[in-house]
Amino acid sequence: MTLAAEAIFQESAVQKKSKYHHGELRSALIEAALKILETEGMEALSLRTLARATGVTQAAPYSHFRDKDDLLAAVAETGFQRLALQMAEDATGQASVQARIEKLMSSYVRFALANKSLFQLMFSRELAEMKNYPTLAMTAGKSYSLISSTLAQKGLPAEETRFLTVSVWSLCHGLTTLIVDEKIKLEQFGASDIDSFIQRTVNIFSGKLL
Amino acid sequence: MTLAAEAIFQESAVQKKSKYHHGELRSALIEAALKILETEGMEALSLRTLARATGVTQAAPYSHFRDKDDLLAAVAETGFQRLALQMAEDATGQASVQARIEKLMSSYVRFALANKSLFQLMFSRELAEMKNYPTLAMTAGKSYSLISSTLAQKGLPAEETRFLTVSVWSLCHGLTTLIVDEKIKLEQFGASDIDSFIQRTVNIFSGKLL
DNA sequence: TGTACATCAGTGAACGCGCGTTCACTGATGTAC
DNA sequence: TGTACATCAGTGAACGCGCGTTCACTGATGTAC
Repeated sequence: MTLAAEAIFQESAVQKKSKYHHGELRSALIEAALKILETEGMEALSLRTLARATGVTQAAPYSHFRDKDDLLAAVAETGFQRLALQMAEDATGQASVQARIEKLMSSYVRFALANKSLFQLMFSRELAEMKNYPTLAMTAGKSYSLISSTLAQKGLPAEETRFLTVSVWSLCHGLTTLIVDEKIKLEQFGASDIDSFIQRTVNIFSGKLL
Repeated sequence: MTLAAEAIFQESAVQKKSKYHHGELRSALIEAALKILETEGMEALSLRTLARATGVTQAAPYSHFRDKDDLLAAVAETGFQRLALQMAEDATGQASVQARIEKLMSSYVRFALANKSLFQLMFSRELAEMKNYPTLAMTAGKSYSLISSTLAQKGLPAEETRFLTVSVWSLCHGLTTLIVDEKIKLEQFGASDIDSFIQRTVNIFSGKLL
């Protein structure tokens, strides 16, 4: 063994030694999951893949997550947090309710298009079956609340506000999923720009209620 | 072996013999897939399961479908056919454009709720990736065309009609997927009845354009 | 009408694969003394 | 300050599983003569 080789060996040995405890494995796994969702898709999300991606044994994740669902729930929750954050940011500083709703909607759609697989996971049926993740449900409700509370400022009857919220949310959620699942292409409909399309749809509501 | 047992043996032997060629395996597989989608879910759809369900060897489906995607595409296409058929039926006999749109929309939502997993398959991203199934794309376009051509009767500019079609479709598609994926429950929003909810949403559009 | 033959739907065994999860273990780390 | 020890994150090997797909085959069927 040459000196150089030995040096490398020792270095890697030290590295390996110092890495026995990863230290940030939990967040690293979530981060890796988000990255895989970006580059691959939901189907590519396996515990083994994530373990590989974080340079750890396939059994290691079980020190931080009960099972695969537990990990998935954590990833989805991160997604919901980011979504709500982006929506809130994008809507600040808008004077009118209508303008805020417009921003909230376009923010929602743009988040989904920029994070297709994550969005897919967040709204998948499998995730819905995770009844035992209360913080997930709470976080997931944040973006809904943003729309709801904004609309509530119009002072309409609560029931009417709820109806409008569902309508608004349905509209942009439907638009989003149709695009994500490649059922429509926005360019085909004279609206290469999401914002202008959203604005137009909001105007439909506007004539009636906003 | 008793006479009775022998008779049974012979009968089953004859049955087996006469069943060597299934005769209707292709359609039987699709039918089995639809049934599994009803009772289980998309995840439970495997070629092996379908083979078992039709009482046939796991390799038999390959006589009728190139691969799993081929089978899935056929199942989805059947779904789109049924959807378009039901929508067309439900909308006949309605006097006004608005009434027809209402019926088309509620028909769409009700179909999805009655066939959750099938609907999920039809609009899944995996299916979208099947570029090589032209008849699938064509059939999938039928329900869109129903909405589009109905709206076209208002004589609006083509561009406006396209915009409205996407809006209407997005609204009921979003509503549908949010319910199917258990993100909202209609009862929570004072609309246990789909039709009345749809009617209300259409009225929003109506004030503007219908 | 009866027979030879081509066709091809369905058989049964096998392949390789990646997966989730478990288990007894090892060794790095922080704490109590 | 130095040492013994408990903790528990990560190891490495193994489990059983169902899957999609392939392959050489078999035997039922319809057709040509």
